[in-house]
Amino acid sequence: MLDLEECLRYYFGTDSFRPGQRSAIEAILAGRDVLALWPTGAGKSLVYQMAAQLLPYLTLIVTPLVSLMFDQVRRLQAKGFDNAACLTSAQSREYNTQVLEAMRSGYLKTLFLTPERLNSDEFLVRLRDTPISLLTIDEAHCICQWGHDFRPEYLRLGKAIQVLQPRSILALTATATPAAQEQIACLLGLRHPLRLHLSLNRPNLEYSVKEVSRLEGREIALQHLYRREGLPAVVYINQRQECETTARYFCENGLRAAYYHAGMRPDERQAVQKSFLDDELQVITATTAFGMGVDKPNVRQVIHLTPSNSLEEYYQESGRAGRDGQEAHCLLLYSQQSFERAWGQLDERYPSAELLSDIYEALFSCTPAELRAHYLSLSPTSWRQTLNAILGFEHSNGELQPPQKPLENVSAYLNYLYSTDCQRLQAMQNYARGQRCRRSLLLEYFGEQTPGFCDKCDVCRPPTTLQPPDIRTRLWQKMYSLADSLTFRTASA
DNA sequence: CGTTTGCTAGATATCTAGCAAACGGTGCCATATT
Repeated sequence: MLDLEECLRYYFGTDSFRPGQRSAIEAILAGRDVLALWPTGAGKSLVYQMAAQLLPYLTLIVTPLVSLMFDQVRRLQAKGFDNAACLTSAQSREYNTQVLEAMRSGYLKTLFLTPERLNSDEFLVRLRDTPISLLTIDEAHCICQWGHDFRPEYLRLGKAIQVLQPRSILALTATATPAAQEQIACLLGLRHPLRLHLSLNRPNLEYSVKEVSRLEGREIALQHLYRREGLPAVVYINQRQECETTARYFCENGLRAAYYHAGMRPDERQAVQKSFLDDELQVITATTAFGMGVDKPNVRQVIHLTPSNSLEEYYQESGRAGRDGQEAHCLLLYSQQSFERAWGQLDERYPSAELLSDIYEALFSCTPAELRAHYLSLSPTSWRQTLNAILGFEHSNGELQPPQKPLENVSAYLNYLYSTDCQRLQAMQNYARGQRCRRSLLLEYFGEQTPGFCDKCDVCRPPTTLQPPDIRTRLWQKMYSLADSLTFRTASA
């Protein structure tokens, strides 16, 4: 019988497991599937890292981002594991071939890859004769969050699993409602998985919400940034342009701020992220592009200047505060119009019944590529979602491929997606406008039981009224900015 | 959804008023082009 504590010491130099880790590893070693719902920082990665070393064959880890893979491989190698690698398009073909060779020879124990690569025929053929001990899906909520429109390969993971026949499957996430957990289990084909749920509560986070008029939002955000222990901070906004102007506004008011979104060049993005991580920047204004895999421990505040589209996203984004366990604040600023706009945008994502039936009919005589030009009113994402719904997730853009399913089924599927989107946005709105304890509402959304109060949110403990942006505040900001420019000069001199 | 931006037409060569249109964000990978 394996002494797991002994192995833990041997491989990782730690003496004891954190809650859930031992059960997860034991289950995997016994060949069971595991669905783990663990909060940030609970030690998810140790589970597959250690299992990989103990299992006889290969461990595959499906990861949404290339940067996450590089990160993980680097960490493993730093710990002395040289039998870990990843496959990405960022590496040369030659290098990837070498990785595949190392995998076939049995030397490689841990291989990171994306869902796109896992599903590629080339890869599946190459792996046909390679036994797989464990398939891990990291950030498994991506299946529900991205699978239907943005990255459909997430919905096809189940097919790849049927081909690869891993001995066990481990799905890891920190954000899945009970319904999403079912969807994950079903799509991956988990067989009576061991469900390991840890509380998603983050006791050191304080939650609050304020309704503001559209224009005063950034001013209130600025006041909160100048609060004691308010920096460094992340400010989330749902538009690239707004990120840029807001970052400028913060700079003009004496803060070291920069913006971050997916429209920037990769090197710019990296530079901004790095200087934020290195505490050169105090504030980063960002779209949802920022955050996944960013492990900055000392973020003291996450402010949303626009609501997220779901509580899942809100929990993830706000949860980037206080990873060091120290006190941190999650603030949602919303205006009346911001939700109205969000509802409008939600509607725009889905074609009308009429438009859907037009597209459906046209696909009997046109290829999707030919058709696209006629339906430019649909955004690229909506177009992809619609096509996926009509033609299935494996259609090719180039060939004529008439719909197989009846229109009613397609429309029912899209209606289902639409209604779940509505429920998600409604939950976000209930969080913002509700008068219930914020923490309880969040945790109950993810299926947890709560006492209904927490003594650490604006509902349970109303804040002392904040000063209006008066002359004193402005003077205070000026002093800060002066002090900062002085320290800067001293530092560079 | 309501706000913002861009266009056009009108009185005068730059500005305004009025109206219509637009209005999102997340990333893989492969292939073609510098």
